[in-house]
Amino acid sequence: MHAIDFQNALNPEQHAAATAPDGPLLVLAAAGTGKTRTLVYRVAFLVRRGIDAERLLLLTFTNRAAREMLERARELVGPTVGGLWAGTFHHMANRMLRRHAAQIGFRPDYTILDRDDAGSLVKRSLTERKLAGREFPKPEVLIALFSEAANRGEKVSAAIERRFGGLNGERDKILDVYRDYERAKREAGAMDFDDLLLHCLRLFNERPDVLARYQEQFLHVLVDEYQDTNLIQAELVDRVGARHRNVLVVGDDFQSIYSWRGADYRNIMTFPDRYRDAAIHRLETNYRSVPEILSVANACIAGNPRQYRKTLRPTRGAHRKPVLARIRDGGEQARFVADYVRTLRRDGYHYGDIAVLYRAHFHSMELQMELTRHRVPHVIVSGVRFFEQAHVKDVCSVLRILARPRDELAFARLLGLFPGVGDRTAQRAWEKMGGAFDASDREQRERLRAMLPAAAREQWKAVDAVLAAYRAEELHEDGGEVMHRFLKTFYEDYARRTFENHERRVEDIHELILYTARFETAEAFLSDVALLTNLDAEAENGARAGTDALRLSTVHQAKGLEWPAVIVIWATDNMFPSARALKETPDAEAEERRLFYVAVTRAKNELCLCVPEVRRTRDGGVVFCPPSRFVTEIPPELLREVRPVLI
DNA sequence: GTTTCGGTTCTTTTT
DNA sequence: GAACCGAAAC
Repeated sequence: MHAIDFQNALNPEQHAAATAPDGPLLVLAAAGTGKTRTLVYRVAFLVRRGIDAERLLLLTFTNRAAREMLERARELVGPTVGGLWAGTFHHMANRMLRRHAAQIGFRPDYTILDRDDAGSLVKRSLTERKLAGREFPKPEVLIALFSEAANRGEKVSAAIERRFGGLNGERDKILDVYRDYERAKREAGAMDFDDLLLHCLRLFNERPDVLARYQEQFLHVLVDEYQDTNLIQAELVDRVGARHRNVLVVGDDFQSIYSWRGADYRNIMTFPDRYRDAAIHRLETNYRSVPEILSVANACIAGNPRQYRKTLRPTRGAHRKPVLARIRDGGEQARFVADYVRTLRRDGYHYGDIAVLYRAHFHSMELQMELTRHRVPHVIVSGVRFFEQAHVKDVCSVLRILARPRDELAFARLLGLFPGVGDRTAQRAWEKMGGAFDASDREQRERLRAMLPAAAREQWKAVDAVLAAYRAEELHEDGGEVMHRFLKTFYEDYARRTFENHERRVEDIHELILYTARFETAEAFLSDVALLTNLDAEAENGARAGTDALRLSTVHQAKGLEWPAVIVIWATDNMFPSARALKETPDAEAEERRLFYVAVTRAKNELCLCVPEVRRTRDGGVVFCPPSRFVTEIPPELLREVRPVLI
């Protein structure tokens, strides 16, 4: 076991935080100051002090962050860190709940509903109550509303009040739908994302013995991106850490950009009040960006109220000022970006060194077309997540119904693939099956087949064989094989008939099958599948790592990443800040500004802000766009203004 | 009564 | 590209 040289590997700020004595710790880590490094070294420090890795709980905001930290910790300390509990809050909750489900009235194989699933349950209620369409809020809006209430720990009725205010007639109807939704979940033995956290907290409250066990186990709790935790998550941390009180939270209130999903940056602001003896460490030495970029970053965040004072201190040498490009419209912006990328490449940058960031996915449409025209290699970090695509969910539904006979959503999805079968038929079949479908029961499969329209009955044969094999050949340890057979006997043809781009979709499914290999059983895969967001991140490490491509991404998805050159497009009011977001809450402007700050601080050497003057609408009209308030707030002398002349 | 199909419209952010 | 709506087809 080699020694780790903490002194030399860390600067004094980082060193102090990583090797701090026990007790609560608040680490305020500004952008690019080595936050992850500090956290990883903290883990190494604790393990080296002889603490068993299993007694550390490391909570991160994304799967990506968890993976990255584990990898880096393993490099540093060796395989002993393998036993570390590391993951998102939802993962932790899921892991505990699978173990203790029975103690709070769930079966251990409960289903996790993703957004789509939750939406279809709500939609069902709306249809039954004849509330669909009309003036009534759409399923997604209602789901968001319920979720908001859950994450803020408020009553749904209060959330309705806050969001819809006066609509008193609708209030009761929305509450009815909410109750339907809750009942549907209970009957299906399912949880949505928020339930994972809520039930975990409930488990802690109702079963002090269970809580005590985890409190004892986790000698240290470390939380990354603490500014993005919501009320429930903060409470989970407080509860689990209550015994040993070695709670270390790392965060940057400047980078709190998830309040729309219940994140409450007051958690980080009030941490010293809740932990009176907390030691506060500040990381302000920035290793990422040139001083000119940091000046812009410091200037643009200065306008925000109520924040910890932090100033990014540069370590790098002077370079050149960021560019402010004044452009006529979106088309010209696209041509300018293509042009600017060419310039950067002449300066020695590769495509992979450059990212184009924007507020919302649709802001990049024109640019995508332009880049494709000019054959500029680019990768879009898409809004559509891998596991939410129709074909992926279709294939997963077979596995779901096999492993979980009571999974009605999976049942309905699978049946819906057959000709002449829609919602209605599926629902009736489910009722006839008596609320559970045991695919290993030959007779039940026969009864189901008999119920289908003639055309469907013919195609069902192929699937019937797959269903039968699951039990007969003990495929529960090989979910990939089940999906593979389903693909070969049925879904490949189905995809060819249904999707224009069926080749790509079938490729996706092959990738999915490969992915299942890392799970011991089909059940283990299913237990995690709803919590996985995209395989893209995985694929990137492998397949795409070799290709040199420009990266297009939303600012949210760029969080925690960095590039030598960053181009921000549509830096205009209405677009960034998003007019829509500003309408929602009075605090939205501050959050949009933080988002802008996140965008700016992704850049290492080159930063370019694009400000088009007009936006062309679909009907050929022209809308004038004032420059983003976040751009006009920056002292002009910090920027190099250009008005590109493009042919 | 259901399903399917074709046309239309809109697109913030995500565990 | 997907979600919605209305109309045609089964």
